[in-house]
Amino acid sequence: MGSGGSSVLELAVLGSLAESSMHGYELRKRLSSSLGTLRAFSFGSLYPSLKRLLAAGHIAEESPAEDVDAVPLSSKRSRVVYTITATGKERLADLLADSGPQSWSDDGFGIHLAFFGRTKPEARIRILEGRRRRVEERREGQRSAIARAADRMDGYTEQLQQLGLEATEREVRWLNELIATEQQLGDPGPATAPDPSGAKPARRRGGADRRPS
Amino acid sequence: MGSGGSSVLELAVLGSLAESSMHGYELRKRLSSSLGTLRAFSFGSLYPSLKRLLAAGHIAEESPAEDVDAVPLSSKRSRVVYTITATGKERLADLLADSGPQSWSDDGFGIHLAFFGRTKPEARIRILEGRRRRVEERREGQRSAIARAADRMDGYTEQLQQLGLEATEREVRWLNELIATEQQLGDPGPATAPDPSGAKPARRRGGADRRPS
DNA sequence: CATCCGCTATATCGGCACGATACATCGACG
DNA sequence: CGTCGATGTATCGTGCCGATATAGCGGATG
Repeated sequence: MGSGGSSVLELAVLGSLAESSMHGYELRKRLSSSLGTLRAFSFGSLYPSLKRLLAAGHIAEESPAEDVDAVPLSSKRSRVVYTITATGKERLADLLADSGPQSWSDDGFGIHLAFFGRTKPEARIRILEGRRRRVEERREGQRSAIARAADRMDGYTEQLQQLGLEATEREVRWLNELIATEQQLGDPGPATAPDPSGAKPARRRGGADRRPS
Repeated sequence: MGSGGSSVLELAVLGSLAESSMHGYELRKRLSSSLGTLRAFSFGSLYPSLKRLLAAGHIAEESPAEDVDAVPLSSKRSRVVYTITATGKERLADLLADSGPQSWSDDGFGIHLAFFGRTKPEARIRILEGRRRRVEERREGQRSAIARAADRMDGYTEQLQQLGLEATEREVRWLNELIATEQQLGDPGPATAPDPSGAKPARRRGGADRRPS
């Protein structure tokens, strides 16, 4: 439904540029460190994505000699600073509210989570529940795979399967707590003021299966 | 070094066909279930891979009306049965012994593990240690990412990072046990008979970060 | 008994992410 | 003063993935 976007990169780039304008290289650093070891984001995918966003008018190149002319520093190396546009912000809002399949994927969910600060509480819950559903499906698949192949499977592989299953189970538990917290925050009772004050969920520990590298 | 192969699929296909000849559709089922929820392996990648292996002479198409002519059953639907060739078996041996980077990757490691039964003990240890090194690097990256970004990071993302870190730590522990077991099996003492009897490591429980779906 | 649904089975196409690589400029180090 | 390692932008080929097309077949449903 919504706009027929595609890549996870789009959300990551738009979300990052919404916080502050920057050039490609720094963007990559932010995405690789701030968003964690979550995803590599090579230039081979970043620059094409920037081009696409540029063509769509969601971002714009910012000419040098800007507000901060106080620092001419050395020389201006050929660096292109990207800024999000008005339509880009609309697009970002759409992407943030989108709880479609791509928001449940391993990569997509991580990105969505990183921008939960900008996401409306209702969308948060939709995304979290979608993710939980997805992970639960995976869990069932793993369980049946282990039960089904317990005999004809290599002992090594079975251990690996078991490992993955437990990681999945931990993620489900984590999501459950997260959803519960979010719902408490969202409705402290029927027909009551929303109260969007402090939204940080209580810090806890758990286990999940991110896919870095 | 070795032969300049590429995809993980090659090993998966060759390894599966070494156990028994079969056609594409069944191959996919095996890879999706027997190898677990580990990897999807769509036809869009399977058939091209089969073509490549066919062109390289590593597999061959088996004409119908074979040994089991006792079951003409219904009709013969257009099905192509693939069989591994002599050169294919050599190639498989190379791939199994290869402890290069692709055997440390999330996907590649799972495949290698699935065929550990066919893998020589020395190669097993090399692969396991390579994988451990890789996962340890990931762990360090996650730790520093959490330490570095503890403040400027979203609380949600930090939790997710924490989750991933714990999963990684569990995988390291698991690998450590696996390696220890393997080494015990490999050399019960210097200059002693190998004793390749029961190779199954003791069944235990742990957690890891496979990346299905 | 006809039709429709879903499984088996093979195959291709477009999109796109990734790793490698190619350029440039700069700062620092010996 | 030369070279090494960052910074920085950009492209190319390889190859995977999801969707899609086609088609025979078996059972269910009306």
